[in-house]
Amino acid sequence: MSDPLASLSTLLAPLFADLNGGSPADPTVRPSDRADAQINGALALAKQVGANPRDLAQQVVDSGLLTDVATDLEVAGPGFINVTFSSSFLEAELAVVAADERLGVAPAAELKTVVVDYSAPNVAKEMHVGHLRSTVIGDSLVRLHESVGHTVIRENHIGDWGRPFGMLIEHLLDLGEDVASDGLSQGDLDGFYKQANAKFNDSEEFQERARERVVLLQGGDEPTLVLWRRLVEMSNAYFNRVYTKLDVLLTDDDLAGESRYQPLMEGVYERLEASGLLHEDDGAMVVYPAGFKNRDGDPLPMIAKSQTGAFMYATSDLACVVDRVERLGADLMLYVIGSPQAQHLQMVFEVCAMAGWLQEPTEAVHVGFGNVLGEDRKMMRSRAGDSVKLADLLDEAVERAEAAIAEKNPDIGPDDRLVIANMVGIGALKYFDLSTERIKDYVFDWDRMLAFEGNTGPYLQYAHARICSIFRRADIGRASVRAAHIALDQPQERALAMRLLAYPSAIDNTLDSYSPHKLCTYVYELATDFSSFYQECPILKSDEPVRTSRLALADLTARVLEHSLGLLGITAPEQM
RNA sequence: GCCCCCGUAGCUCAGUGGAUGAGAGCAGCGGGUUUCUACCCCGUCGGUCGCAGGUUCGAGUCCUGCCGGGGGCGCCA
Repeated sequence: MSDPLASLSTLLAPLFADLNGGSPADPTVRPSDRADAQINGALALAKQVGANPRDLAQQVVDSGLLTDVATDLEVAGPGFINVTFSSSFLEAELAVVAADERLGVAPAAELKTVVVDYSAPNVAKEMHVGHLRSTVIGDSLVRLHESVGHTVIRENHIGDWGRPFGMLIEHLLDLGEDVASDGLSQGDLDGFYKQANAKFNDSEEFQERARERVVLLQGGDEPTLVLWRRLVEMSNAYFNRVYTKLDVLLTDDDLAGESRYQPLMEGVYERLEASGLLHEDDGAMVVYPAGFKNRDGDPLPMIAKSQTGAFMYATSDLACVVDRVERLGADLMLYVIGSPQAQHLQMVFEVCAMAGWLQEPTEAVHVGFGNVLGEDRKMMRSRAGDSVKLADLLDEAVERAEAAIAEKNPDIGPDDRLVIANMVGIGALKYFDLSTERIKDYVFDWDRMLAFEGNTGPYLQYAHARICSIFRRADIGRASVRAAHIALDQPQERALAMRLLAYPSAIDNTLDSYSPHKLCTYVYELATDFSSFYQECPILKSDEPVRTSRLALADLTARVLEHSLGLLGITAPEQM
């Protein structure tokens, strides 16, 4: 463990247990504005054992446990202990991190199989900003969980089944495959869907064909399935282009569409039946998940089978949970889906729990998120009033980044500029989405997103590029300073070192709440700490050994920046 | 009608039950530095943390009730 706060906690744990009569007590070590750290545990402990908190705190100070790590210990206020770390202690911790490829990030205590359900676009429908959120948050959670050693299974639950496919397939036939293929692969999914929908609304003949086609599809009619597959393939090709541009990990191997769970529903339904949970209600077969009520105060049903005998999407989601738990061996399932689905998912999870399919310690979590709003604080719309195409958003982000780079760093040639513009534009967009608490709505704003100041992607990337620039200018290899001793003499060096050492804790906090914005806040603080250091502590102009020490500190900072941005799915360019 | 989520500076947002200093960025005003890339530093302006209770040694943070905004509540997915 390299985080000094965590080290402190570990160091104090036995003493706190002693003071608590043998049972464990949390020393509660926290960051402090008044010192390097503060120990708050004496207050809670005093209450528990009926002692004076200041006396307890004094006992902790007098124990001598901290003499090697702290130069100053002070009991303050009602019983806080302010800790100032010794530079030698911090320098030693830093040396451990610098020598560690993982930068101090230890594998999780308990390694799990984690299934992450995210992105989930609909076949033959455009991806919009909601998919951006799911895709970007999910991608980051995948990377974060992998980084601490979990086995992660990505599942892209695309909407590739259901009633709309009757009309979509008929429209495909009307257009002819080649024409349809052109349109869809060009990314005109909205046009295709809207045309089909318009025909469905206008023509009874078309409606009839669509209905018959649904029956054929669900009956497994091979010629129909061929057409359906074409539709799915064309859409997937388009989705993949968006994923490539977005620089996320999803591939065809991760597809787990709704169609996959269709054959499993009968079996799940039978198991529901056998469990005795099914009830007949108004002709439908339902389960009443515990704790849910409808508008009349009666139990709220989750419909497993409709009056007409069709399985519902809730049934499909049950099958999905069962598949993930029983076939994939999931210990943890993350559903990165918008917050309007909260109640639906809670009901599905509750039914799974009642049926015994979802039992401790296996866990299903709805990782919900809010909307992207326009300047008018309403759901973001295009000028025409439609939802905004994700693909257009990505293109605009890159264009704007390219223009900014051309203006601010004209030395970069057009080819490099485009590559960097992709990193900066897409990174800015992702960071903007990830950097606020996911459950809240956020207001979309190009200028704030691409600003070089403040809590933005470009600012963080710039801090990284700047460090690379120092090494380029001095013609020194980054790795060559990696084993050098880092001396912490200036306050800015200390602050930066403390921040670097807190990296593993930042990742833990992020994982605990499935909240990438906590990592964003950390990276931003790291970048600001570096900027202060950069401002106050000349690197190349310093004499040895300070020069090499500062180069090593800068190098380590760049490594943590690159690594942490990587966990957010953002690339750190070497120049920009 | 019931349920869920949100409410912190003019704006956009952080804030792990801890300190009669609640922070950042932007915007505004006034300075400094303008050197290794666009940064950064200092000062200033700005807050009844939606309201009212409660729990606690201690509440922006936990609980209850209100107010405001958004969303969800049977055969679409």
